[in-house]
Amino acid sequence: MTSHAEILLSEPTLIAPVNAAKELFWRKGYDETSIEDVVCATGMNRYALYNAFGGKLELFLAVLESYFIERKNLFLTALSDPQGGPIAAIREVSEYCITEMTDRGAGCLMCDVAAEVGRYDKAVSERVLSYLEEIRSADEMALAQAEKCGDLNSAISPKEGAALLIANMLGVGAMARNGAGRQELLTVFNSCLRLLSRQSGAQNLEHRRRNPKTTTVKQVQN
Amino acid sequence: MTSHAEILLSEPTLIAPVNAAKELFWRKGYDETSIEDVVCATGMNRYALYNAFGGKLELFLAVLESYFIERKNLFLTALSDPQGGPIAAIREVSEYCITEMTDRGAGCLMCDVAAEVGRYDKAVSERVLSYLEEIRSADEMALAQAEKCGDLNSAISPKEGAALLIANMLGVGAMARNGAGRQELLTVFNSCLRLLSRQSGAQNLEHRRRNPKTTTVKQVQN
DNA sequence: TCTGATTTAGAACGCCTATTCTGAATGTGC
DNA sequence: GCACATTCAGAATAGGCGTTCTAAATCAGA
Repeated sequence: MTSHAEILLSEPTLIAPVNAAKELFWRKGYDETSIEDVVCATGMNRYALYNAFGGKLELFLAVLESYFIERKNLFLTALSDPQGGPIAAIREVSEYCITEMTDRGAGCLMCDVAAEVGRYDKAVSERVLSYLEEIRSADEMALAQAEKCGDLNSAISPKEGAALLIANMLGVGAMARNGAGRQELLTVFNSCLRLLSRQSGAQNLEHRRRNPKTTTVKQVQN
Repeated sequence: MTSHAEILLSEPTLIAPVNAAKELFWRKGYDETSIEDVVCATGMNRYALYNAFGGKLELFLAVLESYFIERKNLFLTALSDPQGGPIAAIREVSEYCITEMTDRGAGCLMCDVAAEVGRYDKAVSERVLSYLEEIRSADEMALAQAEKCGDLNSAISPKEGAALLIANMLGVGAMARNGAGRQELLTVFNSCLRLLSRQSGAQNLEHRRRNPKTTTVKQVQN
């Protein structure tokens, strides 16, 4: 069951245009990105663009699928064979995502921009939920590994923890879209990960010692 | 320093129109809500509408300010004098917000719809961040109370915990916008609150006993 | 180089929406 | 009841956008 979007993505010459369009949609949103913008950014002829994709919506669907595949690969490769342990792998992947967000002053393309399109097209929001479920499931497997190693907070199951991580990431995205800084987002994410990790007095003390009065460490941004 | 929007809100005859417009913007977003929609929903004359507010953007700013005031009151009254303790107050307020979201299939008006407008108008996104900071600060005070009672997980400070709650709520909103169900959202929120609460073996055992294999409780929605 | 197909750039079209305009309807003070 | 201001409904305007059309330019093959 390969979708129209997936067929488009198998065409090598379309990879660059899709990536350029992705960048636009991600930064500006769906409505605010005009075909004119896409024509300029891709360098592709308007006529050729319509020939290749069909229209703006179909182009966005291709972009979405491409983003999804990319993101899925990122998560699966990092989480399936984590050298530094599953928690470290989650941190690594998530911090990468946060960087992507703050670089663009945007949230998650899949969730935020797609939610815009989901108003027209129910299939899009269903696709988004299935994507979230896949990522959540990958997180869950990582947390299950962590549980085996005794690295997971026993107050929570891998399944719940994974859902919490997803929500946290989406929340961080919403903050990014409204202009929150990288350091603030990292602090939020790290709090979440800390609570998910096995609680120990030593660990807590360690954290409190490093962050007296828990003021945020000021750091030069970008 | 009273803004134009605040002056508008002090006019009693404009309260109903603002609320009707709020409902529209919340459910449909800014771009997708036309002035025609507003005219129909408010029953207000188009000419009168422009006379009263100035234009679509100004109308939205008034809606935003109204939402902000409402939400702030909700949080401040619930959290400033919590009968069942601060954690319970946070739960109550948050579950109310989740209901608002799922009723509309939307997230947070302030963050999600305003982020759309924030692309045109930098002042809007700054307003959003200041709103988030006010709510976060209210949460922080509640968590500080909880800390005094020994109800806060010692691994986290009230400040960090408050930021985490905000991000969690925004994430839950993003899920709601994409069609996630009420029960799923409540589960995510409750996981977050559980981790924020003081950890005790008894408490964890209690949770695990109630939720064997931590399957989500199926419940009729809406 | 010539011919026929393909690709290009950009004009043209049709639709939608925010905003303004206009003449009719309604209200107000006397 | 009358003069006048206000309010109304809906038409008109202006601009933007996705999409399609067209005539010129380019390319491919012999």
